[in-house]
Amino acid sequence: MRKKEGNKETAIIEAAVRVFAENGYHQSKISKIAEVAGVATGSVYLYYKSKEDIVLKIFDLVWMKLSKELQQVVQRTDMDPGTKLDSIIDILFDSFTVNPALAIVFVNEQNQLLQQEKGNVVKFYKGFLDLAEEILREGVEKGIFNTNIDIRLFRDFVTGGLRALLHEWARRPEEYPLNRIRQNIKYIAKNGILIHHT
Amino acid sequence: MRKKEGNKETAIIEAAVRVFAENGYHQSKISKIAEVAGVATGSVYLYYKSKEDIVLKIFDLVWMKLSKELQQVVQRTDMDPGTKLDSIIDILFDSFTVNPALAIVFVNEQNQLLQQEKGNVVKFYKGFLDLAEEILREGVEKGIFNTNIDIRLFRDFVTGGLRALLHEWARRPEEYPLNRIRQNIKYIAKNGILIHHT
DNA sequence: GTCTTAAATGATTCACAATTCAATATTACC
DNA sequence: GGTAATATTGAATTGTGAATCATTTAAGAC
Repeated sequence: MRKKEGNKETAIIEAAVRVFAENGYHQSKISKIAEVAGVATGSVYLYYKSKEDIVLKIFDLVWMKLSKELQQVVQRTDMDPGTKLDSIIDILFDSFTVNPALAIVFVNEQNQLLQQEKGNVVKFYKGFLDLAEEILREGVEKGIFNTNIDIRLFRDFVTGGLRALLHEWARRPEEYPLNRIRQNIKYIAKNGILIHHT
Repeated sequence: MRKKEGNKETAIIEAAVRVFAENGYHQSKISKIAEVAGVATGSVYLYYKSKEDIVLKIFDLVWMKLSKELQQVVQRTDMDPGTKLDSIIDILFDSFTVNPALAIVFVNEQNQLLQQEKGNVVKFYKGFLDLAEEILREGVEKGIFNTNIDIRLFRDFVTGGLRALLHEWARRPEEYPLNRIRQNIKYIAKNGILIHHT
């Protein structure tokens, strides 16, 4: 019997990330993914049952890793909510630092998948939102966060801002140093743009 | 000779907005748009030369209106930068209040169009970003806005947050009253979540 | 009422790319 | 080095839905 050589399963996923990032899901052809992966078109179907299956796999991998790390942060009792907020931002950026193309796919295709309720994306995303909400609620209870602000709304706003910056960074990683982005987001989310005279 | 009856050109655009909002651009069939517009499939092609032509027309209409209104705000000399920031937010939300479906299409499909550089979307969007940047710069110069914050970054962050909230609102207009959203965004962008003891 | 001309129709055509599968190559084991 | 079992290939198939166009409908002119 013959053994599978190399790791085509992984090669295909990595190729797909690159191709999806460059052209978007719908404009990406399986034949192109196969070419980039160094594999015949038909071989893609030995590992994945459809094109959709590939994106879903990509999102599963990303979210699996993210949710595990995020879980650990929320549960810590030695961190104040402000620091937890910072940690979430760090986790997100760290996850994508090694692979900007993955960030682009993540940001660009997630809405489609959420809308179509395909795979586990909805479940994972809701989990993430709940977790963020929990941290914010904790901050309000401890009297650190502003009670005038609607928690859900703040959460959605910051999440949206994060996505946008992740995207910008991923498109031109050299131009926007990641550390500057992190620092700024953390500051803006907490203090806004106005100068506060204390 | 026969005259065009009703206004099928508009009916098709409006149908397309509804169908795109519900299913996303790629999942939307011309035949469905035609059905919703109360028109035969072939008739769509009397008014638009392709499916893509329809989305581009939708974005042209939206951006044309937006950019005109936004221009007027920036040019005013009787408004401080903080108020101008508020006005931008108002203009965006007001534009979509009457038509949540349009907001959904706007938020969901814009990235695709930007990436493919189709139509005028890139031009309009860049114009919008420049304009926002101008206001922020003005605020910094006048000593109202925080100099520690990277202007571009703040602009992208807030833009992303706005998009996210616009989307959330459009999906369930009853649940999130628009006025609450506006108030909160304005406050958050300026003050962040932390309580500031003055 | 008939004629001319443009508008409208929707079944048919066509293009594209996802998926399949018969043929071929590779490996392990004897 | 022969054979069985499995992996790989890429040309052929297939499904889908965008776009076309021969035909029908109807408005306005006379």
